Amino acid sequence: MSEKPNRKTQIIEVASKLFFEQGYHVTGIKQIIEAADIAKGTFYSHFKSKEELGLEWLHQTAQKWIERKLEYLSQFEGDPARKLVAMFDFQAQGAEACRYRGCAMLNTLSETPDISCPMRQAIREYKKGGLNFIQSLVNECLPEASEEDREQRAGAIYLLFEGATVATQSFCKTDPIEIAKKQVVKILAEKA
Amino acid sequence: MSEKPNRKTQIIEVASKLFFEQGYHVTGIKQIIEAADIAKGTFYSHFKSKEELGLEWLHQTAQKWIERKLEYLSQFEGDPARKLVAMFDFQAQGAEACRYRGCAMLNTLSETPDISCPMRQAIREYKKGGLNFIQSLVNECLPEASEEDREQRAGAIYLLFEGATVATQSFCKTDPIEIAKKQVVKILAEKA
Amino acid sequence: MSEKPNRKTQIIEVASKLFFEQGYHVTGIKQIIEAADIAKGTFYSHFKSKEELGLEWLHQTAQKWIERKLEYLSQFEGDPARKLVAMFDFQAQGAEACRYRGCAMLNTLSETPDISCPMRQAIREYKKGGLNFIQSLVNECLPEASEEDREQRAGAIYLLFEGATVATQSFCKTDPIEIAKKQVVKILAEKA
Amino acid sequence: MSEKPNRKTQIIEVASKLFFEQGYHVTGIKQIIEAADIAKGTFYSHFKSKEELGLEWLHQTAQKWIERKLEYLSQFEGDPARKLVAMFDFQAQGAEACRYRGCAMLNTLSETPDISCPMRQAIREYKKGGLNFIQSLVNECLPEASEEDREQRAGAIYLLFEGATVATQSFCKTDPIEIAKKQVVKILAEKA
DNA sequence: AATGAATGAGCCTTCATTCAT
DNA sequence: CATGAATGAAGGCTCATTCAT
Repeated sequence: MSEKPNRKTQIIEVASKLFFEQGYHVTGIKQIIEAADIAKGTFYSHFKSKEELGLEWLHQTAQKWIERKLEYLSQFEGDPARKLVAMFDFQAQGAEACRYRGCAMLNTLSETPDISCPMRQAIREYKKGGLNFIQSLVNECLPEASEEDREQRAGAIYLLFEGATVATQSFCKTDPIEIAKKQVVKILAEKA
Repeated sequence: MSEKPNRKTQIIEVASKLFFEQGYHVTGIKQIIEAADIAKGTFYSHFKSKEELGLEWLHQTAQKWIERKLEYLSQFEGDPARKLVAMFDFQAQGAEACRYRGCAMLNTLSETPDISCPMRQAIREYKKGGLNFIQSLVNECLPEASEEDREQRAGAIYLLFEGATVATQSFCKTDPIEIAKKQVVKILAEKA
Repeated sequence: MSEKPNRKTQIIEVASKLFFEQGYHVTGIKQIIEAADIAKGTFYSHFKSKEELGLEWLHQTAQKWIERKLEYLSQFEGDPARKLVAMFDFQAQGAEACRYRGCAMLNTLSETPDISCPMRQAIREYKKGGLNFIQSLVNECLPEASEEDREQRAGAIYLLFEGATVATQSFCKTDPIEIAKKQVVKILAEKA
Repeated sequence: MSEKPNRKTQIIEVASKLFFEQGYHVTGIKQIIEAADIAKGTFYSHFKSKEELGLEWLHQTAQKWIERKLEYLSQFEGDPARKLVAMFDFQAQGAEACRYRGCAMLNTLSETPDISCPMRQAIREYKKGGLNFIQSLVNECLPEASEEDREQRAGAIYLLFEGATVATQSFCKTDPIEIAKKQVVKILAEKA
């Protein structure tokens, strides 16, 4: 029942912005506490390490994006094919909104070479969820297709999505998303 | 045309390994000079800043990968469609070899939020070259297709490639590359 | 006469272990409260400062060791010379039990340069008591000897005891205690 | 041939003073660099860690005290018994000069519970040397005595020395040294 | 070219203590 | 009594860069 948007939440919000905009490693605790206007000790009474904050950030970011995506797609309830295409519109909006900073998850993936660290696991989990989501929509679209076929299509759509994310970030324009979107339409229209 | 594998080259080689394996920001000058067994001043007599080294690294990495790719694909000379598919085999090899550390360019893209900094430009340039390369192969494959169609196909293949890169890195397995490869075959087989 | 082994007692017990094993300065309040499983505020409701706890620790440690020593020596009731020798057996037992961590008092002496701080006074008091104890045993042993002579013997035995403590700690073996013990026998056997 | 009392030497000198007067753990790098009037980075270009400095300090302190002791005792060349007694005069001088701060080695012993850390090893080495020195003097004094007897006497003298060190520190007066000195005379006069 | 000492802001984290609840 | 958030100085250490040699 706690209503108060407590200090911890505030720290995470401040850090989220900085981590995303600047990168995880390049953002120091000092900058975070100054932006949050708290003392250093206060930070460490809420998080036992920078990594714990990073993890929290990834978890909350994941949840936030999933919610936003679902909300955006809710306007196409009952039309899974339309949803699959709409995902790319949603992506384009986000890309421009953040001025081509890309995906927090993929960016952090790049910053964490240790494949078994907690942050990597969180990223993997999130991405697996994204793939599963696409898979379920594809399954809805093509209930008659073979599982193998559906996995190929879902996989390809997922890759187009990821590709569009990084290409948009690379080129600072949303053209790749348009390409991806068109391709998704084709993929869904393919004959078995 | 300089023959002597001079100090500068050696520094770049050492730094390349560290930048790629660990990340750009996380790798310090101290670590580089220790690995290269040179003094700090020596480093700065060759590079005026860490960023200059980073830039050089990106340039050389770009060149190296382009050469390797071309060499790998040379076995399929005269068969552009085969080449397009083979690019993914080449990718799979690299992914495993570097233990899923991904693409140096995309990783560095994540670490450089400033979209107009020199390193970002180098990355953009490299990626543009990659897309162009695919485009020219697609053009060879489908000389009769419309330009618009060829751009869509090349673009999609490019996005599948990028998507496969980051998905492979995310999941630490090459399955996504297989998916991408199969999709490329389909794309090239599509009717106009 | 308080019966309940209250919170305060528990804190002191936990702190005693840590202070002794690790050292006074190196042991933080955080570690103590975590080991005691209490909140920070709880700690400060029982002790107004770390130093107060340190003082309490020294007092209780003093009392504990005095009690243990007396209990150990009680088996030789009526034989003061035997007691003086037995003190070194008692010392050897303790040295091995704490894996050559030495004497809490002397260790803390080293950590408190300010010769007039309360903790130093507590240590001084304890050590004075130790010397007095030896003196009284020596007096019992040699009632006929001059006071000067008895003081010299007691003092020497005391120094041998302290020396054996730190030498045992230095070398991580109890050999010095054996040397000291033999010397004590000689000292008690000396002719006036 | 380097004459310049370089920065490193200066840092060690400053740190030696602080480590001895205040204790090793309680003395921070910040205090050292401020006292030495250098930048933090400068410190770390000379020492790779605080522990390395601590080790250097112990080594140099050991050497310094050995030299001073030998020099002091050189006035009694040819009279080993006199030397053994003079050691305690030397000790008394030192004790007063440092205002009963005790022995840097024993103090640091108290601060380093880890019996296998480098600093502990340095302390052990130094103390072993001290004992050996006494042993050789005793051997000179009593060439006819059995080895066992000489070891007992040397050991006892060593323990009296250590005991006098810590007792003087405990009580802030040199009386214990007088006691020890008298006892040494007795020990050397004992019949086999 | 090459050296490595020097800089000082910054890194992440812990310190002992206070205080409102 | 008990809680744990808040403080900010300090902990040991690294950063990229400069510069005199």
